[in-house]
Amino acid sequence: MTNYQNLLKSYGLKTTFQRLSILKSIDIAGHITIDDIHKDILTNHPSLSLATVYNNILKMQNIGVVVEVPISGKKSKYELIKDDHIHLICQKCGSVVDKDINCDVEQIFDKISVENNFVLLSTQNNLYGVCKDCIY
Amino acid sequence: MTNYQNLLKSYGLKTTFQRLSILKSIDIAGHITIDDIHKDILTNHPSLSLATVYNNILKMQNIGVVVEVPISGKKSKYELIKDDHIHLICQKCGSVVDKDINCDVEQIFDKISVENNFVLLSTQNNLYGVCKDCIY
DNA sequence: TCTTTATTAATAAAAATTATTATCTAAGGA
DNA sequence: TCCTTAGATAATAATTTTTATTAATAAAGA
Ligand SMILES: [Mn+2]
Ligand SMILES: [Mn+2]
Ligand SMILES: [Zn+2]
Ligand SMILES: [Zn+2]
Repeated sequence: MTNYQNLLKSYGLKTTFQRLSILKSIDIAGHITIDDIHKDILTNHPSLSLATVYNNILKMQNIGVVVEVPISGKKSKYELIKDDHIHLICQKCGSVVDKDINCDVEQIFDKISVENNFVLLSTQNNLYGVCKDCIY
Repeated sequence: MTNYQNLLKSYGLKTTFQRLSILKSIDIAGHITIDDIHKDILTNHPSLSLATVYNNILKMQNIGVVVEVPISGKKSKYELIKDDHIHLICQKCGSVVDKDINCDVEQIFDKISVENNFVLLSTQNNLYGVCKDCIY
């Protein structure tokens, strides 16, 4: 993972064990809910407040380090900032897998945006279905 | 809008004023939150319970008439079922506009799914940015 | 080390969602 | 048209999720 300590500092956010733990938890999981971040960190830091996770996720969203991944019918998951990509979301087990987005797709999205005088900033591309481990 | 009365019936859901009002409200708005559906219907049906909106949205989601549109940083909106398409979502005013999805894009999504043994059922393609009315 | 200021934990408050239940109504049959 | 009945609604309570408050704490720089 990138140097998040410097990134936090550049936005005036102090480096705390809590923040680094949250980033580490997200990085390891790939995509994870607020609750699961909290549970994860609780194991070796039992006093972590859930509110602290909420607060910091919000702050780190605002500075662009963390991105919300809203998922139909489920609680949002969070990931570290990365280039636009595709999500394969399993409706059985809830897994979320990243896939590179094709250049052609990006061009088409750009074209649609231009046609509609829409200033495109980011995309979220969720493919819902059943993952290979859940077909039996 | 299609004949939702028959659709409800075919799934064993009784046709009620409340359900038809919800469907109509969604149809007219295009994309709308639970709260706004409730407020909308309240004007000429002041006794409508918010819980009734929640319950029915859930039931109509389950039978596939209504689809949740989760939006990063905001409350989900709901729309009537339609073919997969693209959303232009304005981060200033919150507007959501439908755009047809290009066949090429669909093919690429299919290809990615096949490559990953993923059974693709539906997609949600959110393009976040600033709409033409919000650039000044 | 000291000082300052942001951050945290703990808690309370608020907002959102779901559950419960008595009453009511849509739908089908007599 | 008038029952009958299963399912739906309204009202409310309960639960869950998220945000606000604040005293104590810890990071960062002097
Ligand atoms: Mn991702
Ligand atoms: Mn739509
Ligand atoms: Zn799965
Ligand atoms: Zn706008």
